[in-house]
Amino acid sequence: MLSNSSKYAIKAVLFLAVHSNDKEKIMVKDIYESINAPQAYTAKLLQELSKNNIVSSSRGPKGGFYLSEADRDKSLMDIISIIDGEKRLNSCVLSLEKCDLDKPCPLHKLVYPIKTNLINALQDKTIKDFSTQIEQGEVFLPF
Amino acid sequence: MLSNSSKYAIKAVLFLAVHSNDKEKIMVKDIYESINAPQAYTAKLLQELSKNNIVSSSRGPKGGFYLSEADRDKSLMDIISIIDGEKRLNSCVLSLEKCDLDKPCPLHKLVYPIKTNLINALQDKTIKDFSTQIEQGEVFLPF
DNA sequence: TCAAAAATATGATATTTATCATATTTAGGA
DNA sequence: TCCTAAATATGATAAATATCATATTTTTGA
Repeated sequence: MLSNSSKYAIKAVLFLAVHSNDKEKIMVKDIYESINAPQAYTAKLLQELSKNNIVSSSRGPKGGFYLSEADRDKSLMDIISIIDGEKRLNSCVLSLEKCDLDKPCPLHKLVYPIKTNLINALQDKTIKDFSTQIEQGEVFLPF
Repeated sequence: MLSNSSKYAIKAVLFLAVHSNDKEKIMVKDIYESINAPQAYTAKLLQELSKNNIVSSSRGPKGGFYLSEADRDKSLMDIISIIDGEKRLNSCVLSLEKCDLDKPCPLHKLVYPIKTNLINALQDKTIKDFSTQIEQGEVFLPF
């Protein structure tokens, strides 16, 4: 459904949502250990997220990654789009170029509504929403 | 969402559903051309499906692949399970071992119902159902 | 009973995705 | 200003998927 990369990226962002802010930055070392992801891979993903303004970062001593207030308004779909690309979730289940309501592939009617549902769900909730849920003990982090 | 292999496999099966029966077998050559898939790859997938009783086959001249009546009661989920494995659609979105209602990961509540919905949809409809829809012009084949 | 036509079995190659390694740049503090 | 701690940039390696190639087996029909 999601690539490994997206999964790690989401975990990293949610971890930052709970544990970081403008004042408390976190270095990759602490991040990859907490989300059980490989070191260098995590670094690369965070750099990509940073370049695309999903997370914030600062270099040098006392530097690290963190989420600004603005970052917290992003959605999971923003992360997935950057890491996996729009199309992964968005295109025809059978990868047909020409598949729409006019000329639906055999799976279209069945799958399209569900996929739309999923994409909307991933788009609607913000990172802030998730950290609230985590803080209230409705859902759990330890990855 | 689905692997390339599953997509080809589904296309091949639906093609057979419409164009084959006990009396009219179709050889890989005609199948891969019709579904726009690579030759040897298609052959390999059909062999796998055949070994798992999703499609039927017979060797030698006049041989080929076809769907028996029994084959037509299979679901898309049967195909996907064999080609991609149960887990691809069935496990936690973030690939966590321990993620359930008791200790849901942050995406669980959001994604689980949708995923269940998808799996059910893929399980409920039979190949026969799809060929009916195709024959009635509700959905379209040319892949 | 033999030749040819088909699937089957097996293994090799290529591409993509995941992972690792390291040199470079930036920023903080002594 | 210089050392050190961090991210950044870049590229190499490994593993998984996708793709290709071919020898073997089975079956039909002459």
